[in-house]
Amino acid sequence: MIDQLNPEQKAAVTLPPQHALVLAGAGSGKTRVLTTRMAWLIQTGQASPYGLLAVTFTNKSAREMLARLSALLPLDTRGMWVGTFHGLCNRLLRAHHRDANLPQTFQILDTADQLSAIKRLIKGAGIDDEKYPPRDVQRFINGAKEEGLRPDVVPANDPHHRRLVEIYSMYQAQCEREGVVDFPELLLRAYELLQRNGPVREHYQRRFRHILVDEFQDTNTLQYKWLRLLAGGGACVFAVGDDDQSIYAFRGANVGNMSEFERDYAHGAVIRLEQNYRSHGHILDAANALIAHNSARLGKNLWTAQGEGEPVRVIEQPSDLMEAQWVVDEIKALINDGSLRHEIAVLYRSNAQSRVIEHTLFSSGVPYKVYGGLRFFERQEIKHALAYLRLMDNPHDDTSWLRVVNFPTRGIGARTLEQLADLARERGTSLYGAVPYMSGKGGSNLAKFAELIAGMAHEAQILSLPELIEHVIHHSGLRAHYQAEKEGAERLENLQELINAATVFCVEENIEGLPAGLLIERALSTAAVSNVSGAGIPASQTSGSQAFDSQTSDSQTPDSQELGSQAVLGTAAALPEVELAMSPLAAFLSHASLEAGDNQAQPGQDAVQLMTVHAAKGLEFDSVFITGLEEGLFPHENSLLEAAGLEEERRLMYVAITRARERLYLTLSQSRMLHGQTRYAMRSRFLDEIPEQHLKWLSPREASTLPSEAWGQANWRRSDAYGRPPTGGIAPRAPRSVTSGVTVGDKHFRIGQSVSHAKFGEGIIIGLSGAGQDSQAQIQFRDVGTKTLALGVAKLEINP
DNA sequence: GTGTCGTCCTTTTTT
DNA sequence: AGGACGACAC
Repeated sequence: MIDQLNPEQKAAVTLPPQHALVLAGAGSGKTRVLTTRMAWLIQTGQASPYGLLAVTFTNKSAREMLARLSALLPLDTRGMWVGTFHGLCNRLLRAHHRDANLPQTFQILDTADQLSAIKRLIKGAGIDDEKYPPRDVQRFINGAKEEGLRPDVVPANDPHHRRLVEIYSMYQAQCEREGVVDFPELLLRAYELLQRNGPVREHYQRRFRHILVDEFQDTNTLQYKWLRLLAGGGACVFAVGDDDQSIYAFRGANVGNMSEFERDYAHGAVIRLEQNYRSHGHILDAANALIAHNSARLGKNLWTAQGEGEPVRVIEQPSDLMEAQWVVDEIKALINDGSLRHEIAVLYRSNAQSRVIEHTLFSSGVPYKVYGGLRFFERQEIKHALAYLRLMDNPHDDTSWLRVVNFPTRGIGARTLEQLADLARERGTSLYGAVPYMSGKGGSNLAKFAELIAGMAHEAQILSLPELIEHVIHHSGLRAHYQAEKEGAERLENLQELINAATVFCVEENIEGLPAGLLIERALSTAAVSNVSGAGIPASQTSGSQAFDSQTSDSQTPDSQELGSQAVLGTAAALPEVELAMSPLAAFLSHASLEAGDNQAQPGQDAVQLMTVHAAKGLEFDSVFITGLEEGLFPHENSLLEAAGLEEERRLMYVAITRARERLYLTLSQSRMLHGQTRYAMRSRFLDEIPEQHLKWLSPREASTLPSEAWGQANWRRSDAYGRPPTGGIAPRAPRSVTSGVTVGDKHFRIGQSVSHAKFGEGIIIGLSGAGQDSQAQIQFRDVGTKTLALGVAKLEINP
């Protein structure tokens, strides 16, 4: 198992029980080390499979971890706590829903559901949505939750923030009332459960002796606190990550957690995995040189035993169209030479860039696949069907209610729903709860809808999950609706696919044929706890006051799939713990929320792979094209506002480069259609941060890069136009000519042009967009920073 | 209740 | 440019 590991990998895998931070560079065998560590702990008897907790960010990597683990050891991985942060927290909350003060059937709002819940709240409370845009409110609430902050402790020092906190508080009350939980709430609730409930906390602290974390650099503050709490009983934390690949700060990830770890888990080991098994020398050296420009690093230098390989190709084209055409021509040549299509990836910084590449690939007849679109469970028709299913489980879920109460249309208009909402507010009930108080035609239509839901809920006690979904699609009228619609064929197919997904789900969960609404309890042995610590906690304590409804207790077929764990551990006196007490329907709904469907690239498809750089993280390809290497695009202009932004962009570029095994192409364009305007930009500073010896320019350099060789490479690399050294930040560098520009009146403006402004003084044009009177220029002034000026308005002098 | 027109926005994204 | 969403009219 460990024979094929290099010394550092082996050291990490066989570390004695203690905390460890593994700094695993790109392509250094990170996942392999993590899974082998788990297998080694189990095989050497240091841990039982049920005494391990392994946590990741995506379902895909959780699945991969389990798959690799079962390949290493003959092991029944079911019942093991390996999953995403959200998945594991969901599991925890289901098992202890009473202690967590949640209804048994609590449902999970995905990002879109949450947004619509917030919109509804804002409308209902008469809050000005201009002043408090739902998106901002959502960001505020989630940001607070991800810091572990409830409304009563969120700092708010101005009226605007105090109002936001109020809205947060109202939103929270609404979620409680409706029995729904958003994504960050899953984590926060689970954290609070462990924090406040001593028996539950101690139970899990004793149980999990080893906690393994993947992609540790992506953890947010709350996840870090959650891990610390869980490890508080003396568990060993094995955290694997790469600070250089931290690219999710914008959604709350805190790279600082890595240095925090070194402080909080003192005496832990720090192991660096620096041998890269993926990329050829030039590619790796380019990545190393680039990332060396970042200041806040834990430090790491990747090396490879493979040869230098090919230099990195760089090409500049006059337009984005020609850039795309060049990429496609090169792809065709690669395929001609025997490359596999799915071993070729085209990466870009932002999704908007994919269009022109897609178009060009399409015209050339090259099969391709774009990643990052709408996912299966996010499709309109699927969300509609799921809303019906949710209502069966919990008719008080107003979000789902409003989604389908009039879809397909059944004569329930806005007016009626307003009345219903008023009644519900007066009586403090859900919309469903207010239906009996409605009168008139609207009222009877609503009553019919309520009956429809109740009837479906009744069927749930009889039909299996796939049968139930079939029933719902038919009796809700969804099928008829989409059959009548011109473009409905694909939606009908997706609905059919939903039934298939449910069938597969039931097989995987071993609940085929059971009524969808039947509550199933599964006991999971707590033997792992007793085994290690010698002391378990009585189930009556751990599962708190969970006296399950009488209908659920006796009438069940006890699920015995976990019995195997007892055999493995040889402990007969296992204390039963309620692992899950939910129906196939509820389980499927959780599954749908937590796993919205595959969006990530899968190998094996014979198509060129198109995706953003973010989406490419964790993947690798023989040949990689990184496109749009222009200032303002990559690094993205929005990132330049904060100092940390540029470093994150650089890490992003680092991730992009290290995706390539054998061939790497960097492409850029002098002009680009963006937001309906032609924009001109300078080449990305990242190109200048890669040493010349690793690059091979395919376009004539004089066309783009240097006004003349007289500047001298060393010269412009070391100083900007004003002779200041490039100290990072956004200092301009030497101007260089481009073939095109913008003409306004009698003046022609080009990138790199030196200009003077009466008020701002002397500056250099670093970006141009638009044409004629409407065009704008980004100008880096010597004294007052970067400004964007309308060329038709600003009086600019062109300096000689 | 449905269709059409205007307005707005546009970095990256998992759960 | 292009898509998404909301307001307004039939």
